[in-house]
Order: sequence, then structure tokens, then C-alpha cells
Amino acid sequence: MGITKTEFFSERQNEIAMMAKAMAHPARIAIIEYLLSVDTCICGDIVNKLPLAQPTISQHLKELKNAGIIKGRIEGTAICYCINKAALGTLQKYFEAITNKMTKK
Amino acid sequence: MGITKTEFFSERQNEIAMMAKAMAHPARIAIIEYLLSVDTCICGDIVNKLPLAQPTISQHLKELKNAGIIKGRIEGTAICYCINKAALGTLQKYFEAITNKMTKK
DNA sequence: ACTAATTATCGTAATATTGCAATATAACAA
DNA sequence: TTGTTATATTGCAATATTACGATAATTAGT
Repeated sequence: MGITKTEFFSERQNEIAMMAKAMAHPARIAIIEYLLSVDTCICGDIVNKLPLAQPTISQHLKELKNAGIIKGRIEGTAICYCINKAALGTLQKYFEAITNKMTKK
Repeated sequence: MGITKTEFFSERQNEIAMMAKAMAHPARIAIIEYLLSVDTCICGDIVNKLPLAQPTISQHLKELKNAGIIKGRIEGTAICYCINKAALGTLQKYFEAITNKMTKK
């Protein structure tokens, strides 16, 4: 049916799955890595940097923003996207907790 | 087109995206968390534990296995699934590296 | 061989994702 | 206001995902 039964799982599980989903595409990984590499977060540059059309990039940015992974800031005509450190921190802590549980056995 | 342009991205980016995709569903997060909670990795129990039909669970297990997140071992009639520590370790290190990059700014 | 138990596969319906051309919107400059 | 630049939205085609009933495959016990 292509519809996930979110109501059967915990809020936490849905949250992690949602963030993982946002990162479940190489273009979005590339966007994140690019944003990490530039101090001043440029935006239209992503379109030039990646081999995808502007609407496609825009869509990927929207998904990352909806998942809370990146944030957008209007800067005149341009929009300046940057990483949301808190969100990636959540994922980092989650995987750290998993790793800790594994090594304790 | 619903088809990802994997050839335009690095192997590393595709690998991370693929693993993230495997975790991009609450049921699969629940499966991973269940496998972490049990020392002896039972298998049919997952079907009883989660509110999804057996074929659906089987499909999710297959995806996790294809992504290398879990491993399966034939144990008589049953199949015993367990976490692949190496794979989750890769993700953990990836997010750790990202976090490090962020805090250095 | 027959039966039970366990897991996988097939087939299918409903929905989601990916990608882009075309177009719209927004902000600024002249 | 007109033009330019930057980004978003719409609409659509191709493909992928999710879920499950039905069924197959595998192994163990009798």
C-alpha cells in the first residue's frame, strides 16, 4: 500500500526513521557534506555543484528542511541554507547509544 | 522518474545513503532495537513483537540484510538474525565525523 | 511419506519518490 | 515599471516502497 503504519511505533522510532529517510539519498548526503565544507553557507552554489536540475535540488532541500536537518535563512534575493547542528547531533547520539549497547555484550 | 542517479555520486555517499535508507522506516528501527535488546537473537519473535504481518516483517528483514545492517544464520528450522556491528559502526563513525566537523567551527 | 513449524517469495493494490520542464514567486536594481 | 536573479511550485512520467493474502520452500519430528 506504500503507506507506513506510523501509529504503531513510538514517537522516537518515527523521529529517527524520518531523519534517516531525509539522508536516504546520495544527493542529500552530498548536499549535507557540501554545507559542512563551506563556512559561509552559500545556496545557489549547490545547484552548480551537483549534477541535478534546479527544481530537483530545491525539492531535496525542502525534504532536508522538513526533517529538520537543515535551516534556511532569507538573505536578500538568495536563501542561505545551513546545517541544523541539533538534528545531526540527535542522530549522532542515537548511533552512539546503539554502539555502546553493542560493545557491552 | 523515481530512479536515483547513483552514478553521479561517490561510492561513499551512495553507501551512507543506502544504509540510511535501510533505517528509514519505523518498523526497521523497531526491529533493530529489538535485536539490540535480546542477547540471544530470536527471529520469529519479531513477528509477534511488531504489529505487522509475517510477509511484511520478512521483507523488512531482507532490506536490512541487503544493506548489511543485520546478518542471518540458519538454526534448524528457524533463522536467527542479529545486528551486524560493523555496519552500524560505520554509521556511528560517519555521524561522529560530521559532529566533529561542526563543533570545530 | 506426512505433518507441523518457520521463513521466503509471488502477486497485487495503494501510495511515495525521483527528476525535470515549465512556470510562478520574490527581492532587488536601474 | 521593467528586467534580472534566485528559489519555489506545479504537473507529470517513470519507478520504488509498503503492506498483506496466498502460496512455496525448508527443515525437523513422527
